[in-house]
Amino acid sequence: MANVLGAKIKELRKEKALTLEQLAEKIGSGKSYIWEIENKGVKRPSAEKLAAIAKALDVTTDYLIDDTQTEVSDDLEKEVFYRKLGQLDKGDQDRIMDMIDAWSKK
Amino acid sequence: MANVLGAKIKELRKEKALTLEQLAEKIGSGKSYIWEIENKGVKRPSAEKLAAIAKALDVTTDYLIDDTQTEVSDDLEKEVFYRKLGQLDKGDQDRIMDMIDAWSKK
DNA sequence: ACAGAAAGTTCAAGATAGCGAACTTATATA
DNA sequence: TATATAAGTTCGCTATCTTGAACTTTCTGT
Repeated sequence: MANVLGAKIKELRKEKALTLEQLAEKIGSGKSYIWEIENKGVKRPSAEKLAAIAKALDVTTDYLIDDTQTEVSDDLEKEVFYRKLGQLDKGDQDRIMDMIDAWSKK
Repeated sequence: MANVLGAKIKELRKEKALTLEQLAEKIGSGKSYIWEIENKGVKRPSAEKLAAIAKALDVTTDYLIDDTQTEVSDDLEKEVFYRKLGQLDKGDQDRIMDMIDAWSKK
């Protein structure tokens, strides 16, 4: 019973204290589906769903898929960080970068 | 512009001068499937397949999935961001993260 | 121009994803 | 304890994935 993907999702969901229904709502799916991924194990979940789950749980899709990677590393956190920054509009991105520059000179 | 995913894959495949069959072989699928993704557009390809394709084409799965992202992000930019971020103490890093979270909601 | 090979295209069919709705089990509150 | 509400579980059904094999088009060398 090697459902690494399901175990990861369940662990991350619990960490964030989300119910099946709450996570399902965030990603636009039924809670039954989340349950099946976590417990029964879905063989080939769609990239769309998995990407949505990854986003909701603050990890990358590639992290979820890779069975050899079982811990959220520093690099992964930065990756997620960077991805989120990229989703902001240019003005906000600049403001963030300015802030980082300012704070790093203390 | 309907099939962004397919366009990205086709472009990356051509860049690397791979035939349908060569890419298919790399990821363990039929060439017909690659063709359908590129041209006909598969609505919800599996994360497994897409991750394999991403790996073969040297991009992330998340990049392939995200329709708003149409350029492969520059490693140098990422490098600079990581370095600057790393200079902040944990508290400041969290503060930046909260800000990004807040601003990405709209 | 022609033959043969390589690349690309089509499609039928079996397998799986993912949903809704009903159901069971846990938790809280009185 | 009893009841209500939330959380988790089961399952049938349709849409979609993904394949293999046959087919068509484009290339390559002579």
